[in-house]
Amino acid sequence: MTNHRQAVKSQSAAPKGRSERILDVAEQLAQRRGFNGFSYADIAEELAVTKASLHYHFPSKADLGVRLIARYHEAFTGALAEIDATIDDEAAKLRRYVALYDQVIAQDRMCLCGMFAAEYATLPAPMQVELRAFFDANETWLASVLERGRKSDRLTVRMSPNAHARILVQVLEGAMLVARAYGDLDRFRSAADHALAELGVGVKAS
Amino acid sequence: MTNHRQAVKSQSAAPKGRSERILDVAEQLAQRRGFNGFSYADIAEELAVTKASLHYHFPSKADLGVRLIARYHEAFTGALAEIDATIDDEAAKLRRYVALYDQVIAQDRMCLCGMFAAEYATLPAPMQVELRAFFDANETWLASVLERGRKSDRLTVRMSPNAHARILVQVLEGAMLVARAYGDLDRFRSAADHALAELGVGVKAS
DNA sequence: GTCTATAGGTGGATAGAC
DNA sequence: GTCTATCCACCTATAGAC
Repeated sequence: MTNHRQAVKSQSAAPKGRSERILDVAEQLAQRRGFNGFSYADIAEELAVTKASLHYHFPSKADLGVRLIARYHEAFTGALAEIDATIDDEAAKLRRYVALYDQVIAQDRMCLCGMFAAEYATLPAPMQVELRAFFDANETWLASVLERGRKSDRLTVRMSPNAHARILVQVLEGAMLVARAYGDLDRFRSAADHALAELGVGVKAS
Repeated sequence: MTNHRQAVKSQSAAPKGRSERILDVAEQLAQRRGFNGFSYADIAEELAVTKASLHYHFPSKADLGVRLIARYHEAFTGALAEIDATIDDEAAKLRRYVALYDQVIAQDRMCLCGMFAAEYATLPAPMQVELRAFFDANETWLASVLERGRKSDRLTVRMSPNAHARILVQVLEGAMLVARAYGDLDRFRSAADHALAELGVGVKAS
């Protein structure tokens, strides 16, 4: 019951901390313009603060980048846990998984980690490590869903769950990447639907 | 027979012009680091010239970027024409098409246009136009191969050739994107093989 | 065509007052 | 925690000599 997360003076529910606000803005910029496509000045302007105050929260841009990926990863993990907690059917789980990507592109954003993957060679090493951890976690979750779906005969998985999981991530990332250049959400959806159909997952029913 | 492409004084075959050399270096940098991840200084250092001399050939970076995409597009068009001129079988054509991507990632590069697609929102408008033209051309060529393959029963194309062509491009781009973050060529290959298998294209024989 | 020199701007980052 | 002020490296781009 007792919730003293950090502040006594704030009375409203879950008042986001300064750092979270900064991450929110940075995340949006990073997903739309890439890590090399935004600056502290961009964030500062949006939040109406100075660059110096941003450096107080995130001393270097590498720090900011690492936190960005870690938070994105945590949010994704949370969403996957939510799926696991509320859905049993594997086909439905996959539809929900794809819906996570759909929500991202619907906001005219690229997957944060897909974006960073493009810039991989220019990223600080700590960011590269976090980035792979994100993809690893996605592939692991998907592989386990595919495996259970196959055992229960609710999915048609023709290759190894692990290999197919990797392909799924690649398809979804690539679909977002190209769809965004056309500003065409449907390009993403038809690729995603196709990838699901291949596994015996229909668009609507289980 | 007569070949007076530009120079009288050069006796060796096809001596690349200064501009082409610049584009070669810029292309490599762009494919590895992205358009926002390299500078005139990087090119100048590699070619041991000054930045100012680069601006003589490409006044602005937007000019350079447009020429980069246009040349890449032309090279791709040439490769596709070569495929059409030497191969009849549609399955074999698709394998050759995938091999084009394979050669790119084998050099530790991302597809130039896949890379630029990630940075789309930050690109000068003329580059955005050229970028879409590249993808359009790819999709058109693929759609025609798929269509003929279906008519001749050499390919298994379950949806519209156009829709499937788009998906193919997305899969290949996404496969490169993620594979590069792992420095793992096989991640690209298994996704590509999977996409081909779905069309009834085996790994080796026709 | 390539150079030197430099303009004019923006990048990430720090010191120190408040 | 946020500010002002500033540093310095780097960026794209231009002027003008050779």
